[in-house]
Amino acid sequence: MAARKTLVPILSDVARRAKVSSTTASRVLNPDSQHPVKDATRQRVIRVAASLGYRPNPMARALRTRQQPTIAILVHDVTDLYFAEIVRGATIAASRSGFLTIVCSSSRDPDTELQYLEMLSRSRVAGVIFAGGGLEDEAYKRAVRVHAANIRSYGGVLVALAPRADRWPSELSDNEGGARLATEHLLELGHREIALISGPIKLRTSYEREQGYRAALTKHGLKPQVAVGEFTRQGGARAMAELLAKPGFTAVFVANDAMALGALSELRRRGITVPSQMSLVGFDDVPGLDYLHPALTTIRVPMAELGASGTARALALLSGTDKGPRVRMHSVELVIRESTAVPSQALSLVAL
Amino acid sequence: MAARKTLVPILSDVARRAKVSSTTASRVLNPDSQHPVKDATRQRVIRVAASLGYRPNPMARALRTRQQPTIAILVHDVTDLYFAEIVRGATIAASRSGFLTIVCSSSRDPDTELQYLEMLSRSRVAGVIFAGGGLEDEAYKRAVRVHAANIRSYGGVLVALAPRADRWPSELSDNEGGARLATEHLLELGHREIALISGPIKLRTSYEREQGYRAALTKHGLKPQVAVGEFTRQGGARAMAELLAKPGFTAVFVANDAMALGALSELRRRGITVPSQMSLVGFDDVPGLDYLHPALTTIRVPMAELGASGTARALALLSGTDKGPRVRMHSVELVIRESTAVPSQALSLVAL
DNA sequence: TTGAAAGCGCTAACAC
DNA sequence: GTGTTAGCGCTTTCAA
Repeated sequence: MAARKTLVPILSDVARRAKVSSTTASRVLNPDSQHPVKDATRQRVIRVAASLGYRPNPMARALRTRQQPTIAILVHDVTDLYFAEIVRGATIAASRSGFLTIVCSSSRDPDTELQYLEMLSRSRVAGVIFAGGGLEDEAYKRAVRVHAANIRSYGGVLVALAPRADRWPSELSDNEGGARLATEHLLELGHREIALISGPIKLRTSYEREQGYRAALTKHGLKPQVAVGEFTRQGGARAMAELLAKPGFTAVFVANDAMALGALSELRRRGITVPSQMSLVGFDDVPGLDYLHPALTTIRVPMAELGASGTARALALLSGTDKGPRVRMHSVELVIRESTAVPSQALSLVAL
Repeated sequence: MAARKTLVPILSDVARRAKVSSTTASRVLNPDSQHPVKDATRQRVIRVAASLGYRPNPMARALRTRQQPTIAILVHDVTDLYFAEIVRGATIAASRSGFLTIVCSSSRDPDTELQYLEMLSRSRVAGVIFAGGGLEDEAYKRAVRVHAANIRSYGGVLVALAPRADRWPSELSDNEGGARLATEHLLELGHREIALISGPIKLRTSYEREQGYRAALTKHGLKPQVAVGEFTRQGGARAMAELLAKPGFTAVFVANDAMALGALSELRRRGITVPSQMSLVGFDDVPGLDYLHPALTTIRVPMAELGASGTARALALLSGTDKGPRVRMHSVELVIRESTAVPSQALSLVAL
């Protein structure tokens, strides 16, 4: 009895007891195997495997197939509800297929993101989902391309959930359309002086949302007024303060909800009431906005759906069953709550 | 030239060029190896490895050592800022040591949590961090124990960041002390009728926070009044409504911030102003509370620190360098903001 | 201080 | 349909 130390059954144990070769056992037990096996044999192997409580060793499999059954998701910040929702959607979908999800939060630092990419490609994760938008920066883009090539070289797949210069399979939300929707909502209420609090300048997502805003204003011959936040609460508060230094506007379109929260608190700090003195529209519809006072009008992005689609896409790509367009667009919608109203002429003329 | 298909250098490439055996190369390049190697040899190997851009294959290593360089973190809900912060702290600490972090969010469903544990033990992650508290339920506890034994059997380690019946290495925050702090703050302001919105009944964390509340009240000969939420915003709103059916109290201690947000919105919905008509204290100090109106008084739990300590603990356990006590307590503190004030006698007597 | 040899558990070629 | 053989890239005895 030259027994192995460990008590857990391995493939050869199953094979021996089922009186087949390991190969055949593998062919039966490996869901990816296409190889034909006689039904009687198949049943026998399955029965033995079950009785032994056999479970394949993912590490051995990974070494052989050069790929881990894990999906990684790269986010700018896990504590941003937008990304947290995406992560939730992605992990649920992954675990349904037996994949574990590695979450990498770059804290909005491109170098950290790049380091994570390095780790990920080294550990040969099967798929990498880029949840956050890409930077418009040559050095950054080049570095990402190198890592992407590495990942592809071992059969790994890449999916983007936000606009990136690289033409990857993508599940995107309509940033420009959403921004237009938000701006037009304010326009319809009668606002004419509408400011924008935009995201980080180099980010594609910011650019697209700003485009939507500008397009809507231009159509009505109105002038834009822009301050830049960082897609963070603090950034939103700062940008609001900056805008307020040159008052005159009666509404603000804020390019994400986190910044809208910051903007809201800055307005409150100054005693400017929303929506009677100032209208505010956010973007994303992160959970909890309806618990706010005033509840925030915003553009709903299907975040969890985006995450789940990202995973589904990666898995389809891996199994070679991905059909259809490279870029899939997820539509967004306007959710009107309490932070927008018709402009109060009187108040808007008063110096704020 | 019977070259391998892949271009990436492997250990034997380094060994050959450095004119040593793979064994020696491994001993030099593997940070865990204690084996002595002559300094000249060591330098040579290191130089060759660097020039080749050699990177060890984690999968081969994992197969051999029976362990993956990954830490898993089990949370109740990634979209709860409390857990998101912990995840952030944990992943940053892990990546510093070259570990990737797998995030498993159970959506507060014990069965889902158990399924994740199964997946994790099967893939032999090096460490599992339980961020959420354990359930007081025999079947659940038994199932967890089985998985825990499995994980330990291959050398994996377990760490708890919230109270669990199992006596695992833990990094805990002082739930009972914090609850006492919160309740005493209300007492000092002059409140005498203080209600509690508690978390899920079977959760240890809920129990401990409730104990602190009861202890503080009992010391003053006051009677508790409790409604149960689910540690969620919705649950908090519901519990608040429930309490309001039997008014008379002037302050509420809410056992976590998510529920406090819900409670706050329910109060606002009914036109009850905070803090003039009702004082509110939360627990956790999740980011963003200072942007609320009124900004929430709460108990600060060092969430990111907890996550980082959890990872550090797991890594220390893995390397056998863990010294000191099994349970480490992280202190909490009261953060007074705007949601608490002296009770307005007049208003408290009015039927709400 | 170094190296040879033997796998970790699985799957891919290739033959039959 | 099934089996044989040969590794994936690393670490670990064991012997020198």
